[in-house]
Parts: sequence; C-alpha cells; structure tokens
Amino acid sequence: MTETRSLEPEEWEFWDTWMRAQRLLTRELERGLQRDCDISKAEFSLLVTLWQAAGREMRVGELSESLDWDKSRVSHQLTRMEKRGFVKRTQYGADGRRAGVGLTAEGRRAAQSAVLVHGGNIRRHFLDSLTPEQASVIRAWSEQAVARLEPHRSEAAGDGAS
Amino acid sequence: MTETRSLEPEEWEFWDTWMRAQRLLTRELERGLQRDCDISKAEFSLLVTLWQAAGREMRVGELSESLDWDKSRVSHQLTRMEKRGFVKRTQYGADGRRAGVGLTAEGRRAAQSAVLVHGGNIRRHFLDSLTPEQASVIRAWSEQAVARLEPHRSEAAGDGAS
DNA sequence: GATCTAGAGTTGACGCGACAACTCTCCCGG
DNA sequence: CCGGGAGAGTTGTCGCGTCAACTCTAGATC
Repeated sequence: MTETRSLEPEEWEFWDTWMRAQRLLTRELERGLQRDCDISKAEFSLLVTLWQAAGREMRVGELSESLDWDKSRVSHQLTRMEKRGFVKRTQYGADGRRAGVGLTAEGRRAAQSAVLVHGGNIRRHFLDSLTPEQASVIRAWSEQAVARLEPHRSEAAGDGAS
Repeated sequence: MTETRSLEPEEWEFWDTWMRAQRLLTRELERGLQRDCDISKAEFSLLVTLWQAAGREMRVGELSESLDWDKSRVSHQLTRMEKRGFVKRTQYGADGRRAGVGLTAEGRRAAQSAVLVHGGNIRRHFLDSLTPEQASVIRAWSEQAVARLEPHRSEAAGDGAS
C-alpha cells in the first residue's frame, strides 16, 4: 500500500509552486532589508537575538542554540559583523578562548531600526496577504513541522528571528 | 488606520515559526538529497530542468528563465556541474559564445534516480504531513503569492523544480 | 601533578547565491 | 565600411552556509 512511489505531476507542481513562493517572498524581504537597512538576513537574525538579550553578553554556544545555527556559522558571521562594527567579542579568561559577544552602539542602532522596517515589510508582504483562515492553517502546519523536525528544544526557549 | 506599525510579539513568533519550519524542511530534504544521491538542491534543479527537455539542448537564457535564476548563477552552476560530468556545453558559432547545454549520460542517470529518491522524500517529509485542508490552503496561498510576486511569466511556462 | 578527554570556538575549504563588470557577437543606421 | 548599441554568456567578488579539522581550556582520572 504505502509503497512510497515518486510524485505525480500534480504533486510536483504543488511542491514547485510552494518552493517558488517561499523563495520569492524571502528574496523580496531580504532585498528590502538590504535596500532599506543595508543589512543581510543573517545579520538581522544575529542582531535581533543579541538585542533581545538586552545588554547581557551571550556566548557563541548560546547564539548557536538559539538560532539553530552551526557554531562555525555563528563564528564566521561574528567575524564579518565585527569587521562592520556591529558586535564585539570580549575575552574572558587570561588570554584564551571563552568569548562573550555583545552589540556595539552601532549594532544596537541598526537592530532597532531594522526591527521596525523589516517588521513593516513582513506585514506588507506576508501577514497582510493572508486570510484569517490561511493564517491559522499555516501557523498550525508550521508548529507541527517544527515540532516534528526539531526534536530537541522542548521547554521555554522560543525566540530567534530568522 | 493602516499605519503599518511594526509587529506584535505574537506576530513575530508566527513569522519566526514559519521561517523555522521552512528552513528545517528544506534542510532535511537537502541533506537527504546529498546523502542518498550525492547531489545538491541546485544541481537537482538544473538536472531536472534539462531532463524535462527530453534530450533537446537548452540555452543558458532558457534555463535562467525557467528556473528564475540569475543568468550568472546558471553559468556558475554549469561550470561546476561540467566539472562533475553532469552536463556539457556545446558551441554553436564558429568560435564564439552561443552555447547549448545538454545532459551527459551520467547526468541523465543522476537525474532519473534523484527524481525518484527526492520525490519520495518530499512525500514523506511534506505531503504526508499535510491534512487535505492544509494542503489546499497552502496550495492556494502559494499560487497567490507567486502570482503577486512574479509579475512576468503569464502564460504556458509552468515548470521548474526548485 | 601528568595525561586524557570532552567541550567551546576558530579556521579553512568549498559550493551556493547576488550583483556588477566585462566580452563577444550581431544588427542597425550612417 | 564603420561606429554604436542590444542581447547572450562569462568572470570576478563577496557574503552566506556546511562540513571537517584544528586549538585551547578545563575537568576527570590515574
């Protein structure tokens, strides 16, 4: 019965349309972010996560956990953003590893303005395009998908800002 | 009225969950493709598009149009895939530009098997997770979003394989 | 207290994706 | 015949994202 054969043309088309919609939407939003705030989606995510920490410094591992990014990705991104002056790494131990990560003043300014602008774009391009029924169905599917695909992350948490 | 203020926390969470679900799903599928077929999502898209041309050679511009990829992206991808032996560029004019693109035997083999395997993964991870209601709502939203965000592409067309 | 190991972070390499600049050909008007 | 522009492809550059390899520290074990 459930022999899992490949897809019917109609199913392929569904899949293709869905992927295309996602891609167009995220592309549009990312372009807006770049155009209006001169930051990338990755920068936005990191800025917001640190912003939500409200001044407290975060560890790389925390960021990695909270964003669900590979640690090396966080590290690379921090390096780029340190160059741009958005974040700083402050050393703990005498000389070695164990850095804490915090926003610079510049980073705080960028985060604050980006949240406003990007939030507006999300509303215009996504939220406003949904009927109430679509919103609730899509929300339900998303939660269900996250629960299924993200075994860990059981309690509290909930945040991030892809 | 429609003063487009930024988002409420609840709206941010919706957005975040949705993005997260998308990312988890595409990550899962891409890993499956890499694991089972040793090809990337980009390679898959290109292979399938050429596969559907059923032996006919395609122009770079055609691929670009059909996949909705930047022409330079197509060109870079072709260069990588030529190295892997999946595609070949055949020259037209005496010496200059104007290349046609076709699959190699290796490319055809890879395309065929990838369609089976990846199709099955899509069914398992996506289609099977949808109730009929969710499926129809999501399909409707996708079509609506594509229509809104993709002004061109009015007639015929329809295909691709993100 | 010397060694072993687990954890935290970094680095390097490489493919993907976007953008801008460049090349070449072809065609068009003079 | 020649200069100029439009269209097709390519190339370079840089940021994003993943994987594997490496470094350093701190704790555990003997």
